[in-house]
Amino acid sequence: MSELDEEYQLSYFEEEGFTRQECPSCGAHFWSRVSRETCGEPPCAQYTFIGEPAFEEEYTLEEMREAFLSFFEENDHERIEPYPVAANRWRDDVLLTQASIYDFQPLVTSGQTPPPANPLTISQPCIRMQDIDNVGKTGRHTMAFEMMAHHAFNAREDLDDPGQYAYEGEVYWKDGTVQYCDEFFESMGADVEDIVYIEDPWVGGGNAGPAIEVIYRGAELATLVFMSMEQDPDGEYELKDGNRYSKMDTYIVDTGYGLERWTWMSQGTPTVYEAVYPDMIAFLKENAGVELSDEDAALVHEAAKLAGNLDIDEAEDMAEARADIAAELGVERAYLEELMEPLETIYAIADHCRTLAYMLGDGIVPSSAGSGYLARLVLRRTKRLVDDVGVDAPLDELVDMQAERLGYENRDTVRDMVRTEMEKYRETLERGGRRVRQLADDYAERDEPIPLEEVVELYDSHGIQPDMVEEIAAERGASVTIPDDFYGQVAARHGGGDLARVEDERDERVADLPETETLFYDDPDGTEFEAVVLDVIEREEGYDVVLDQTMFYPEGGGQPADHGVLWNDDTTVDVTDTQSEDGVVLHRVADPIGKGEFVRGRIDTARRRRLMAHHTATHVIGYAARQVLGTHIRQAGAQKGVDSSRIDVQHYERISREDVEAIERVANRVVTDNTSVTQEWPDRHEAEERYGFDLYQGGIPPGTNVRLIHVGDDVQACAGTHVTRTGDIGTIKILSTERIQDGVERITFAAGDAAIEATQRTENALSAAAEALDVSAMEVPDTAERFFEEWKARGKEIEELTAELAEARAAASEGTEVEVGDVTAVVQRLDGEIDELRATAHAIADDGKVAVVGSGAGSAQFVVAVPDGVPINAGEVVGELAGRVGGGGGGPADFAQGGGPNVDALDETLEDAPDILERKIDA
RNA sequence: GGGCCCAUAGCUCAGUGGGAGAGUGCCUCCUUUGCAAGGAGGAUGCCCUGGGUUCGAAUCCCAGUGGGUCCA
Repeated sequence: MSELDEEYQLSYFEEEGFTRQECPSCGAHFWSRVSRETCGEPPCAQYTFIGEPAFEEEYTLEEMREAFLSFFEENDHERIEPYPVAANRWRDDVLLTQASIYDFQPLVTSGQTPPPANPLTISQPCIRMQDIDNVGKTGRHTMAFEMMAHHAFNAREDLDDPGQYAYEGEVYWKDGTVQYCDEFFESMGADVEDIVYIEDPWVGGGNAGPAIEVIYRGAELATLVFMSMEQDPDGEYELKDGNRYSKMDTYIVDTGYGLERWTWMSQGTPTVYEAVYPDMIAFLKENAGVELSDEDAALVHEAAKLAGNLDIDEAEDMAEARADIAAELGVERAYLEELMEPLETIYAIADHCRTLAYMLGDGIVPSSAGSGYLARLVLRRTKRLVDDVGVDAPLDELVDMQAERLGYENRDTVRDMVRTEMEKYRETLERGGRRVRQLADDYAERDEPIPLEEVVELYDSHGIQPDMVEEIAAERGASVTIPDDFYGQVAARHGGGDLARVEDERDERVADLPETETLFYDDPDGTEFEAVVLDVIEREEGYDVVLDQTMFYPEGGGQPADHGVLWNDDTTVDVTDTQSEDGVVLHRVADPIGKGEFVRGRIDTARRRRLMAHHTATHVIGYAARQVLGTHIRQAGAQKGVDSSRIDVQHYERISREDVEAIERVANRVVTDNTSVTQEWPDRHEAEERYGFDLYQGGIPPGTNVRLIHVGDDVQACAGTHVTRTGDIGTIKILSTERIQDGVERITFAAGDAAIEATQRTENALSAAAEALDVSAMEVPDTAERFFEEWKARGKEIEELTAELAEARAAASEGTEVEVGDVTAVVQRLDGEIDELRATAHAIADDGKVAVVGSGAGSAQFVVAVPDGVPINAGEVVGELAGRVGGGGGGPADFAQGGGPNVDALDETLEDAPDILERKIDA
């Protein structure tokens, strides 16, 4: 008996006549109104609704969603609008929304923030990438789905301080939850005797609790989770993950009803896909020319009932499971596969397009990092599927079909992003193809197999799928073996991820101090204030002064700390940094100031004013970029400064010069409009409802209320300090844009005085360039271009002249001719550039003579050239010559160069050259 | 957020410290001609930028810029 068994002894079960039974097949415990052979869930049982809809009526996706939400509305739940699928818009620990409860983590579930309503109901779009391999094959898995849910947030009533959590008391718990579930089934006209509640305790993300899987006609239609425990080494419960857990003060009803499954159940189509997006399936089938005879269609229909067993996680061997199905139907496995595969691909395409519509529609920009990478992954996978099955419609149109159905308004941007991505992918494939062909040819020629190392490199660094390598290798007659654990080997190459966790030491002295009252919000222009010194903490360098209240803004939200001074009758100290620790503001100074005394403080207003201008300007630039580039523009990071600031935004292509100018125009229009910049502290859910999650451009603040900054039409949650009117910014100038990673552009800009200074710097540089060229500033580009062209032409000319001169010199025989063995050698000093020496040596060698040319220009340098057929190694000669001037040298046997720093020894060395040549003649 | 790869002729790319190359395209001529093609010759280059090591850097090291790719 697991420790949680008693948790399932519900009075509702008892009243309704449920009995607890054990599945002889899988051993699970379940509750049912009637006595059953098995738990009813595949693989213990089959689907029994295919071709036999199991509710009273058939529902479309939209109708089913509405039926669910209105049922719970009628039962005192408030309907909540769904959140984006990009979960990183309101929390930073996950990328995608995978369940409705994600909407309320971590602040609501921990009790810090109240839920938007209690109890509530929602239908939340979700994306689960981990199911990607199952999509299409099992008939029931989708990557994108809507999780319909009802949630209730409860807090224990026997707490000493019930007010410590943002909600109090119990709304409903396990009995209420199961009863609602039962009643919703009834409202659908389901046969309640067929409902099975399987005990399946849930553990995840540091929380745990009893949970129930709800099975009907072979399909899991809902999960009821009772989140009530947290991980605790001293906890009284030991759960299936081996960790110990204890009860929490809060306990939360977390349910999930798969909208797609419910719709499917109501229609009884062979697969969930046909129930959810029949139009798109029909379109894809026709486009790809997939048509089935009645006989084959019937076969597929039968296979669908059995396909519940196909789950790549569970069915150990995909092929084996397939074979089982084929055997049961009395056909060849190959025949069934040939029949199923195009259909499975089409199902996957429809699902993937819906996934992409959600992701891109919710503003995820494809990139090489973060959720953008996931979008790219899905996009490329979908493209491969589309090509495999022979659908010839452009992918952006397919995604748009889903985006239209889902009601997105930014469809043009979505299509744009898909097209841009497809173009990039096409280039990657082309580049990759060339690379693999070349590699395959190399190895084919050497008659060696392509080593795995190369294949891993191709995948890891160039994005080339191993099957593409196999294909091309076969074409080119090269052999290659891809091991089954290929991706494991790639992972191994990346090494183990050792997370070096930084222990943040809690400062005991700060922990005991009260939060500092901040004056800068109410009085953003304030500069001086009085305060009491609560504590002075000695640090390794200097001291941290803690006051009861302060005008100093501590570093945070990308805004640097205020500087300034603190003083009293005895002493004045400079504040060089300001930080906040748990709401306690620390003023860093070099010398201590009396604890318990009054002090006066004054911030460095010039610095603060510049920071405020830059902070407000950051909001304005973000707003302007959104106007110019599209609604998907979202801040990916920002840093304010005194002389310039930067904002990183998500965008799918480089920002052009024209875009920069347009953004500057829009931004400066906001400045000249001189509208007031206002703040408010509304309830966070109210704020989210009114303005959406685009509020959280700069991160997600905690708390029941959030501080909003309005700049013209722009609204953001922000804790920084701002100017009071946009005109106070003065002016905004974009200094540069750069791509910090694929899909993220950094805009660096300056505001106010800093903008003027930055412009002056640029103009100074330009005017210096103009002066050097002796032309006006406007003529600099043309002149520079002309000079550059002329400079190149002259280089070429000089090269030619050098060669000519060298030939002439060689002909004039300016050097000393000596006989070495039976050849003539020319030893010559010529103080010129290395190019000239080389040309001369070549000219002499072309005459059939050995050349030893030395230069004393700068350092001592030698070039030795030996004509064909003369048994002297030029490299060795140069080595010896260069050694005598304190350096080294070398090169091929017929032509070598070298040198050293000792110019004084040059002449002497050249005099010895004939002897050296003599010695170097090979016997 | 982290890792890896790449930057040389218009294009695609060789080039492991010492004379900057190939294929293709381009120009001229020849042959042939219905077209395609064939032959000979020629021009192509801040070898991404800056710094360092070295007598000497396209090549090695560092930084930057631009691009690609994989993973969480």
